[in-house]
Amino acid sequence: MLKALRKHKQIILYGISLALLLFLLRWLELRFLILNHMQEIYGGVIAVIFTLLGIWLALKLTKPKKETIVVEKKIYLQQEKEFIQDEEALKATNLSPREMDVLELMAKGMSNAEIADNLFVSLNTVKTHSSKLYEKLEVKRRTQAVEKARQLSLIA
Amino acid sequence: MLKALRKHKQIILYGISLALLLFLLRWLELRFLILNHMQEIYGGVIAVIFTLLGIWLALKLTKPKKETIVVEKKIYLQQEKEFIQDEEALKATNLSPREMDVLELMAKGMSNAEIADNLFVSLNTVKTHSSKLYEKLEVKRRTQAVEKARQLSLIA
DNA sequence: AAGGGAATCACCCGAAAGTATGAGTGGTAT
DNA sequence: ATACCACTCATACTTTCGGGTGATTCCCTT
Repeated sequence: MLKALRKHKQIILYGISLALLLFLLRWLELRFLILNHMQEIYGGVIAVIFTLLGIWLALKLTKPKKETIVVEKKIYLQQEKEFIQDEEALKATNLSPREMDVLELMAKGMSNAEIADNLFVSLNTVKTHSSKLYEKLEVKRRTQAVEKARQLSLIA
Repeated sequence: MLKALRKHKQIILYGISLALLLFLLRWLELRFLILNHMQEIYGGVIAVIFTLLGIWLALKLTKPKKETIVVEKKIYLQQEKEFIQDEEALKATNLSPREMDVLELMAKGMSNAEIADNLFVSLNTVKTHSSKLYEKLEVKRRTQAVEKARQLSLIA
């Protein structure tokens, strides 16, 4: 009972206020009945009052309108980075495919002879390639070449 | 002019509808003047109608509440994650401090002579250390040593 | 058709790297 | 004390690397 009463408090209050207002107006009517244009004033006053009441009720009882604004929040997290070869850096170094082959095997710690075997070319060829790639990478030794290639993300 | 008119369209329409309603009610009043309780009915009708009008207005005119929803957007970035030396691996390899020194400089691409200068020891000493560390890492060449050390997280 | 770059290979030479062996010193653990 | 290990250095020798030069073939562009 009480619960329902509380639940419909708004409606009950509304009813009461309505009754009171009517009573008030009735009283006012009695006092100013002499006036000719009472009807219009009466109607206008009621209209204004109840319009305001309606607005107030609407604002009170309706759920606020929601407008969702999606804001993207960046979360920086480090990825288990699978190696991504830096294509741009590769172009910049101007290394030929064959030179890259040699460089990769070099990075695995292979000797020139081993690289030669692996690529099915002569030892001299490997030497030529390695010399060229040292120039292009602007280094003097294979260890430096590997180090630099790693920095440039040319190799893993 | 037109702009202002359009801007206040709601208000103008409201005014017109109010006037029309009053007119209608006035007409009704004339027709049912005979009835005793006309005033109450009249007031009630106006109250209800204008309450509804108020509610409608309120709903129409209220601006929606803005609600920001933060959406997390993942951004993967390959970060130079700070190197953590694997202490255990180091112990396992049984590398002496001096050998580690040599290994580190080796990884930077330095020649034995440069390493010797850097550590203030003779070239022969560097050779000795490097030979020893090759044994301990079970490799044959410096490039392999660097590669293996990197795998074991001994060096960055 | 000519030029240029990439890939292949060869030869030579010197430098660097790596192997083998030995040896002296200083600190530490048994 | 003495045995062990890390560190140091040396000499001698072998292997690998890297530079320099030149040549040939193939392919692509002009």
